[in-house]
Amino acid sequence: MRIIFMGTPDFAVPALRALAEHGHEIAAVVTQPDKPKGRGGRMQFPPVKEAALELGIPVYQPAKIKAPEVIAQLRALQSDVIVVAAFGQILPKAVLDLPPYGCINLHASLLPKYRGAAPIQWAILNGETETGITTMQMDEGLDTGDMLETVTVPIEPDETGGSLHDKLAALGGPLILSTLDQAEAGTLKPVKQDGSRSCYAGMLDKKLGELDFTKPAVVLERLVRGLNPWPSAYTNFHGKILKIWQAEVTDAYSGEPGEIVAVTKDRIVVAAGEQCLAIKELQLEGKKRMDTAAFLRGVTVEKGERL
RNA sequence: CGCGGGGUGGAGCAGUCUGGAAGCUCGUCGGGCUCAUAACCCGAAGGUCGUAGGUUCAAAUCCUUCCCCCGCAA
Repeated sequence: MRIIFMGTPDFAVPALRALAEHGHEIAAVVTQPDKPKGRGGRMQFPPVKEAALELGIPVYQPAKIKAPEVIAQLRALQSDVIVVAAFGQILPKAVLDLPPYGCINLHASLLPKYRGAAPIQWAILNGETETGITTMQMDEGLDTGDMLETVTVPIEPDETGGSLHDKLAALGGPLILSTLDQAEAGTLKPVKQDGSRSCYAGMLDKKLGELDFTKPAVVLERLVRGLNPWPSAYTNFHGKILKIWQAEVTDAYSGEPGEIVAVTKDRIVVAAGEQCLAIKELQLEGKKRMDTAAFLRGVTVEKGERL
């Protein structure tokens, strides 16, 4: 099919590559404008743009997809379908109605749960045991369109936001190919979303990662996993930000929330609202990420200190 | 030129302000103790102190160049 692909971050790249490799004609890639990123604030291309350039596909980066001239450009491209994966802008009806096959979105959750911006991480934060990816026929709502196909993935006990993201992204390619094939063959069976079972997965922000030790250790541990590698769970230590990269729940000690109740060779154990959180891998502001054993070689941590 | 921290034996750090013999906690190797051990004791190896230049009798330490890593902000 002749496709316009809309997407921005890493998550969308495997889908784009899959489409390109399987003989679909990608008329254009639409992605978010370049933004200053990283130290020094240098401009950086969105991952999808990088991939598109590599594949020799024309790239459009409209600030507003709903601008009339942008819509005119899209119309002129005469695509059969628009494939959307984590694009980052809401498509207006004028765009949704443009191609014969409409707009098909690849979303990283088992809809109707976790509509919105950060479905992968929220599934972990909420302690789900499984999640997945869904293709859907887009409508004017936010991830409310009819579901087309689904792939389910278990969430492992040590799953991180990063590992789950990579798994789901990798599955995106095959799924979108399958959905397009079926769309062409007319064998899709759209399923309406049960709105009563829906929930939203809002954008992640840094504040979300601040560990509140009055909460149960189980919740904190999920936060550590779900927000790894970004934006990461953190607390404070000696006035500096201390990121927690890996931790586990333990019952072996007790104390006031936030109190360090034990320091072993390779663990710093902190009391939480329920149970304790044993820190296994961490990173002090300005320093590299390291396991707790290495950290303890250079820094003295006393039992009884607070985080 | 967005703000800031840092590059010291294999790991993590101290020492830098107030130049003057390379240190700490581990790890490694050898030996000892022990029923045994991630415990303890004794001993050893291992470092161009990121790079290049400058100041000095003398530079990890002061000045300048460049490279690299990281936190914040965006």
